[in-house]
Amino acid sequence: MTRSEENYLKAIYHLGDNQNRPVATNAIAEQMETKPSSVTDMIKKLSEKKLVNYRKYQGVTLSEHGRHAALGIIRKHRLWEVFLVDKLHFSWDEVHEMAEQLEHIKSDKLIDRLDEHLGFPKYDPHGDPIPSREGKVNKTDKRLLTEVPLNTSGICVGVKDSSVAFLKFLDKNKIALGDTITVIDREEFDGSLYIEIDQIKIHISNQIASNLYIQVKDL
Amino acid sequence: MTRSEENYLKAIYHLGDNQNRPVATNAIAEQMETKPSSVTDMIKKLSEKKLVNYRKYQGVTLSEHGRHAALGIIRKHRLWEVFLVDKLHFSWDEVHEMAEQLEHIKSDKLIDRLDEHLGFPKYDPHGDPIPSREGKVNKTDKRLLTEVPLNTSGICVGVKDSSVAFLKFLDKNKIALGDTITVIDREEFDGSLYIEIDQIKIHISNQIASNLYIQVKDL
DNA sequence: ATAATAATTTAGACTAACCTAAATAATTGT
DNA sequence: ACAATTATTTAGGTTAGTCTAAATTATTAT
Repeated sequence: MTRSEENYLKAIYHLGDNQNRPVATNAIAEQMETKPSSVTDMIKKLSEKKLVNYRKYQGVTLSEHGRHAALGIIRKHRLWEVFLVDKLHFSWDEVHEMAEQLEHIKSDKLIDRLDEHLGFPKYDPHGDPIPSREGKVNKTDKRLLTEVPLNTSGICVGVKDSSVAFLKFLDKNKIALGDTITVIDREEFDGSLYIEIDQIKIHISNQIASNLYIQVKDL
Repeated sequence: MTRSEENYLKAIYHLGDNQNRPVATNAIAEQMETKPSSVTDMIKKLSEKKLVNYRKYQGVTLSEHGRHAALGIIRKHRLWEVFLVDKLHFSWDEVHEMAEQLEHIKSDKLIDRLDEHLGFPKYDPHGDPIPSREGKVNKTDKRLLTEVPLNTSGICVGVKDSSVAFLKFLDKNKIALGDTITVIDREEFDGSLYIEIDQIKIHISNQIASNLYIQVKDL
């Protein structure tokens, strides 16, 4: 499989919302920063290889085979991200580009050894689950702080807005990846939140809260 | 720079014997498992980019710029090899293919962090020197046991014949990568050698000795 | 229901990296 | 020295992945 084919499969997987909903040509084109006509070409190729199901004008879905392939790439991407953060001490917001390249390295043995070396992690640094070698993905409950009921707690696993300004704000307020956050109360007036981090209560605006992801613990 | 361009530069560097001797089109074609006409095409392209010096029918040499680029790739290749052997516990004879892929990952920051993570190694698992970020390469004295004067000692860094049979033989005789080997005496009759490994003297045939590389310590 | 708009596909073209076959230059043997 | 051989280059073609422009199908709004 070529690098480009792998990238298309990955895009289709993500756009299908990790489900298998049909994905539009234009959506793929936008995600991949390419033109719709190029997408059509590639879809035809993937369809001939039985990696996707395709009917003209109806969008695409991944075949079982294609889904498995997509999960393989995602597994590699996320394991490499763990490596970059845990072993090479990059921060979570600078690893994506590197992982985009590393995910295409072809060697099952390498990825298995890497998995072992990292201690078989279940989640990547952004809180997204790492698919198993067999293509199983843990469900995860990663949600914006604003979307969660009162008294919910979870681990801070990501940001929606990854601008430097926002990341600096978090730093200043001692909010970091991996912190356990509990939502104490919500201010009706402006939607701001009272939250607790490491036994310290702070008050954050709705704007901030709506850009912070926590992963709610699995039941 | 494309992956293919990088591979050509690397091939030219190696074929120029790490010196800057002109390299023949056919030699490159053989090394890269491609046709001479394809090589000519690529050489023209590299020449336009000022990465090589080229005059028709006269072979190519690397320009200063091209040499620097080639050393960059080799640096990455060898650092990844160290990673695979030291951290993921691969053996020295199974890392080459993976490193061939990893060497094309584009990120200076990544390679610097990797270097640091590995403790700034000076040699790869085969005893070849790792070029510095600035493109300096340590000279190294990697030689076959049969080519070395009596009483020379060095570290076992590689094999010429990497067949399974030979590797098994080494295992059985407790000869491993990293061992310090001293050549004690040479049998005139059959060219066999008496050598010392970890204070133990053993006797090996010329056939064995002529497939074992040691790296003589730099003066 | 149908005209206007949006999404998708088709047609034809381009580039990088390869190929084969033919032409040309360099080298070698006598 | 020059014929034969070998090395190299040129000419023209192929494939993967992209593009633009035009044609076609689907959706939306009145």
